Amino acid sequence: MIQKLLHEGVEVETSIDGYDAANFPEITAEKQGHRHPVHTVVVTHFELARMIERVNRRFASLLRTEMTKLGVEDVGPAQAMVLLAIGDVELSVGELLDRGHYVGSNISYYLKQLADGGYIDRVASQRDKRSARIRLTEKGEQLCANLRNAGGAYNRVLARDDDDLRNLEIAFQTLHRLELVWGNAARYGI
Amino acid sequence: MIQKLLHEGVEVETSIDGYDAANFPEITAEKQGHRHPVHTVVVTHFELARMIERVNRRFASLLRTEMTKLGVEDVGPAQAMVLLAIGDVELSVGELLDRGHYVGSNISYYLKQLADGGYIDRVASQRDKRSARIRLTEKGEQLCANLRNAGGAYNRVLARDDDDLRNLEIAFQTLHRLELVWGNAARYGI
DNA sequence: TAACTTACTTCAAATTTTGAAGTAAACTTG
DNA sequence: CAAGTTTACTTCAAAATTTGAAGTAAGTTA
Repeated sequence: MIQKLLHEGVEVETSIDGYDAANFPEITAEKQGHRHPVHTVVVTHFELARMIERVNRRFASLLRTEMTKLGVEDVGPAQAMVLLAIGDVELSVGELLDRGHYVGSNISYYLKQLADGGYIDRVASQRDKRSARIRLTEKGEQLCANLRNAGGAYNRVLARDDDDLRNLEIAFQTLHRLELVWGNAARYGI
Repeated sequence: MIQKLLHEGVEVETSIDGYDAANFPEITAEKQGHRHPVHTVVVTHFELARMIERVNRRFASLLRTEMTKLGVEDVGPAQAMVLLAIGDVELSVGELLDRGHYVGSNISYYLKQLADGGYIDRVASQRDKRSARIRLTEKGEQLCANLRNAGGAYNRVLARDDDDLRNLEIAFQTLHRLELVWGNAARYGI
């Protein structure tokens, strides 16, 4: 078996050239529950990035489908993500920016559409009249509730047992770490 | 402590309402190396989806920055991802579609730009003249190599020890699972 | 109170994605 | 083998998303 080490290759048994790793579905199935996988594979940040891109695409189209089913025509997946990001709290545009690492003008644009569609309310804060306070309207909450409801099925499939839960959590934390590393790098250089 | 159970909430100690989970950086730091985290948090697929969206955004802007540094002006982050997806093998457009769950017309569009920019070569397959064979040119390989090179620093930061590697791998596999679940759902309904 | 900063909005342009329609080659079937 | 079908991909226009520069109004500071 050819062992082609990557720059940062460590602990390689079944090696990959940086691209084929995406095609190892059997690992996913076989490894459930293992702590020390027999075939350790090096995952580079590019592979993760490509995976993240794919998964993101999938989720967006899932959202679109779900919304079509619900008969919602005036909200795209991106706006739906904004609604989900708002959730059931009242917050300012700035807080929302932090929640999703959005760009200001982008959120402004979406908020305008969502406000026009009646999904959110914006009220100027009394304290600071520059700051807009955002919250979901009844309609917006209903849409989120419907999405959440539809999402229940996925959660049941994804989180079948303790092991799944643990893995989901590790995935979440690891992504958070990627977020920090990539985010800081973007600001300060690595 | 208020315990607000989610639809699919299981094994909750420190509960969250589906939104605040994104703001637990201390967990990431504290848990490195723990197998059975003390504060188990339920991660729903929406939270993961939002995290994925954010991380994806971050990576795209990182790519953009990296490319600007390299002085590459005619390739956006999306096209760069396509180049990375092609890698060092020769493949057909169809295979490329599978690699990234792209939409055909989209890839066609990017391949045209990349071919115009001299980053890829397309040759019609002899076997099947409908099928285009794609591969990176010297220039394309150079760009990928540069990106990979720049990526080395991130890999070193992200994969410091065995625990990191394990977590990255679990994240990768879990994302792959999300990919399958969300993808199948999109095609066949859950 | 003048200058600066913050919080957000607007608008135009660029980029990315979608969807419908088209083309040519390969396959299938009567 | 001719006609119809499917596959593999391309093209084009329109829509959706994202960016970036410039603007506005309110708060802050010197």
